[in-house]
Amino acid sequence: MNIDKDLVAAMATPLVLAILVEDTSYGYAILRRVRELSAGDVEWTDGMLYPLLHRLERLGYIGAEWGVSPEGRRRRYYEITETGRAQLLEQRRQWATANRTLGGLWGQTASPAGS
Amino acid sequence: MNIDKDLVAAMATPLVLAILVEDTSYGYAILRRVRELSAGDVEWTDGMLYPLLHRLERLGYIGAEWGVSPEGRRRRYYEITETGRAQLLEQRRQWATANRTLGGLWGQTASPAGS
DNA sequence: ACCATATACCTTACAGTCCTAGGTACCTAG
DNA sequence: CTAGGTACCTAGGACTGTAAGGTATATGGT
Repeated sequence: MNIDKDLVAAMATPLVLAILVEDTSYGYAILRRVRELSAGDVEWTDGMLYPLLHRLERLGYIGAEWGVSPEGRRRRYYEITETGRAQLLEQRRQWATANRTLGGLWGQTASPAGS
Repeated sequence: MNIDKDLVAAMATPLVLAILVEDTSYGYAILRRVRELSAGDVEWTDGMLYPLLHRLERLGYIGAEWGVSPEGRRRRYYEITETGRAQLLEQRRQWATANRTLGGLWGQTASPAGS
């Protein structure tokens, strides 16, 4: 399944923030986590994730720090800030609104027997 | 409440298609219907809707026809096509995937006291 | 020693599109 | 005759996902 560009964009911020609420993480691991969480349905490219992480950092939603993996590779570790937690709750409210609005209409599309 | 730009974009196509499943309609009325459905939470500008309608028409999801209102003003009436109905179902599947993916994480952010 | 693969990060060129701001035109009410 | 609602459209700037490419290190196979 290929998720629409707009929907990918809309998921991006809340998904990253929610993953960082679980635990501090880094770019490459976040990409794996997203694949894992969606059972492969959502595939992000690193070309979209890294600019997003920089943007979230600039907005103060996440904090960043250089570190080193056990194998000796450099990693940029990200953790969520208080502002980021607040933003995540806000995003959640907005998604609820979106689902409520769309939800009222989905029903009328509703599948006739055939599928 | 101000809905995020990305989420507005993600809602746009399914919302328009779902409204046109209800009944044939036209631009200005769609704007009102969206406000109504979201209880004022979602506010679209006509500057984003008309290009969207043209795009959906170009993609074959909707068909258009000029008409006249009872008061004598010209209107462009839109109706959904078979391709559009299929696209709506596809969008619905994608939203379900998005909600499933995010849903697994929301829980760890906070416990929803209300709603 | 050599090469492929995985890990790990970053950037640019291109294309698509949302927002702001403007434009056109008609009708009703004060 | 002015203001506001109805009704449609478009142009320019800004943003961002995609695709593609770049840098660098570690591991495992041959």
